[in-house]
Order: sequence, then C-alpha cells, then structure tokens
Amino acid sequence: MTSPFLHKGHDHSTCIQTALDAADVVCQSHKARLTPIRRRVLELVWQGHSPLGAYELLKTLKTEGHNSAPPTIYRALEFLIQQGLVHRIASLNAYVGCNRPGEHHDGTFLICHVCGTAAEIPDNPMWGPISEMAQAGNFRLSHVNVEAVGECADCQRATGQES
Amino acid sequence: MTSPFLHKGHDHSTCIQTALDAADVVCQSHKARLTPIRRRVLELVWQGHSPLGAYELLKTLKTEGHNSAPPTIYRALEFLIQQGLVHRIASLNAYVGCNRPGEHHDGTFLICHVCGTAAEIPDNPMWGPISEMAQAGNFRLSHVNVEAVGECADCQRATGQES
DNA sequence: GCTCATATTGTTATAATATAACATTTCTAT
DNA sequence: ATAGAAATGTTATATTATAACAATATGAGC
Repeated sequence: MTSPFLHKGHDHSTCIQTALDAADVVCQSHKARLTPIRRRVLELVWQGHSPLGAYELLKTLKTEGHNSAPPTIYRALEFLIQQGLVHRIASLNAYVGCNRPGEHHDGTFLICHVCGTAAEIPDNPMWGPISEMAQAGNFRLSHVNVEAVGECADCQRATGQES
Repeated sequence: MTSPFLHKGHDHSTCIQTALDAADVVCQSHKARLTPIRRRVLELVWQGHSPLGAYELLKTLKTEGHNSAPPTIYRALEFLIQQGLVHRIASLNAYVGCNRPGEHHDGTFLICHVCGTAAEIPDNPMWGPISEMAQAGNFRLSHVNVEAVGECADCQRATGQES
C-alpha cells in the first residue's frame, strides 16, 4: 500500500483542481447547487491538507469582499459535508477536504500533531473489528469516526526521530 | 464476547461505587490527589452511561453549594482525564466515565444516538488495522480515538426495529 | 418571458463550549 | 512552624456554533 501522506513538496494545485472537479460531478449527480460561496469555501478548505477552523475560513472570505458572518461559513460547510466533500475533525473543531468524494464512507484520519496534516485513509479495514464488536452488543452501527493522532514521516525526519 | 452495553435495568449504584473505588486506587498509585471536588465531579460524570456536558455538570455542582465557575469543572475534568478516569467524547463535547481506569488505553466507543449511552469497548482489535495503515505511511501512532454512532439493542427494541 | 414556491444568502443576536490570568487558600514536605 | 507547590476562587474573555427572521436569487411550470 502506498502512503496516505503526500510528500511535502507535492504539487498541491492539482489536489485543489481535482477536488473542485470532483465536487462539480458529485453535486451534479446529487442535483445540488455548488454556488460560488460553497465552491469558494471548498477551495479554501483545500488550501492545504490540515484541517482549518470555521473562523479561519471565514476570515479569508471576509477579505474577499464577501459580506460574511458565521452562518455563511457554517452553512457552506454543512452543505459540503452533506455532499461528502468535506469532513469535520471533531477533536480539532476543524474541517478538511475529503479524499474520496462521492464514495460512501466515514472519515478515518491519521493526524500529525506537529504539522497538523490530516491524512484520510480507507476505513474498510476498521469495519471488520468494529462491526464484530458492535454485533456482540446487538448495536446497529451507523457510522464510525476515527481520529488517530501521531507524527507523520516528514515531521519525524525534521525532528530527527526517524527510526 | 459479552455485550459492552449494560441492560437498562442494571444496578447502577455499583457502577458508581466501582468507579470511585478504582479512582482511589489509581490516584494513590499515581500520587495524585482525588480532592472532594474532583471526586464529586467523577461521581457526577458517573451518574449515568451517557456523556455529559461540562456545563451540565457545573450546574449540578452549583446547586450543591460549591461556588463554581467554568474553570472549576474544566480543571476537574482535565485532572480526571489525565488520570485515565474520564474520557472526552469529541463529537459530543461531552465527558463520560472510563470503564478501564488505570489500564493504558484510548477511548473507543459505541454511542447510541437515541438514548445517548456510550459504551466503551476494548480498543485492541482496532489497533491491528490502523497500525498497519499507519506503518504504511511511516506514521508514528500516538493514540487513536474511535467514536462509532448507531443504535443500541435496548433502543432498537423500544422502537420496534429489532432484527 | 412571467410567477410562484423554494433554496440560498444576509443580518443581528445569542448560545454553548472552553481558556487566560491572577488572587487566594490549602496541602505537604521539611 | 513554614516555605514551596498544588489546588481552588474569581473575573474576564476567547472560541465555536446556532437561532431567527429578512431579503434575494433560482429554477420549474406555465
């Protein structure tokens, strides 16, 4: 399996473009409207691979002439989450672009506590153990959120802690 | 494996007593002070198996003569979390007593969205898949938080959705 | 092209959660 | 007894998120 973390020097503009293109497709197929604000918020969320707070995003929006208040950003985020284009990272109160838009899935993340990068990983491998335990309790599983915290390879190298 | 959910009619007073007794032991072994406030907050957290918000707990404290402000409760919770006696449920901004105090572990929960009960389950089974994926990315895993949402057996029965 | 129902956005206010900063008190080890 | 450290009290404020209602824009059907 290839690393879920992109190298620090990767060409991020393609990440953004891919995400925006995918969003167009997803929204069309959902008959949902990716309005300029929503599109712009998605783009802002995708300015990097670290989850960003709602008020951070809002601050940027404001500098762009949009006459924005908190509901503006929260509504856009709510929409994007519903469309499966953005995930909320509960432990950080922050939002990050989804890697697998359109595919039905929950968010499973490896979060680097040094650089803040959150790498979304496939959640299928988690479902085995967890659904087994759920079944043992006759628990009807709806969705699973996994937020694993640690240090990414790039940051380990940077701090000389490479194994 | 036995169900991680206790039956609705279980004798909860023993849950509380067990938790408080365990807390005494853990704090002694950590040379940490389980002061009256901290002990009382732990007891309040244990008033049920549903995570409770900080301000809910605070409200109760206030009715008891303690002259309490937000820092009172947040400090107590911080202490209890450090001692491994309480978990924070990030997706709910709420706090719940730990089932396995003293044992080193992360929180892994099945949360019923109907009754609010959060059942802590062993996290060992999760570590296989997730540490595999972490290793694939040379990610140094520190801790993992799993919050699975669904409907517990009791609530399925109550709403006639039993399989 | 109109027109209406609906979806989206604007706007103001406020709720809910959490922490900073510093004063005071209590505890513990000596 | 007393000094240093830990815990608590107190006031203020930061951060995150939502409620409620008004105004505007959009798209479907005519």
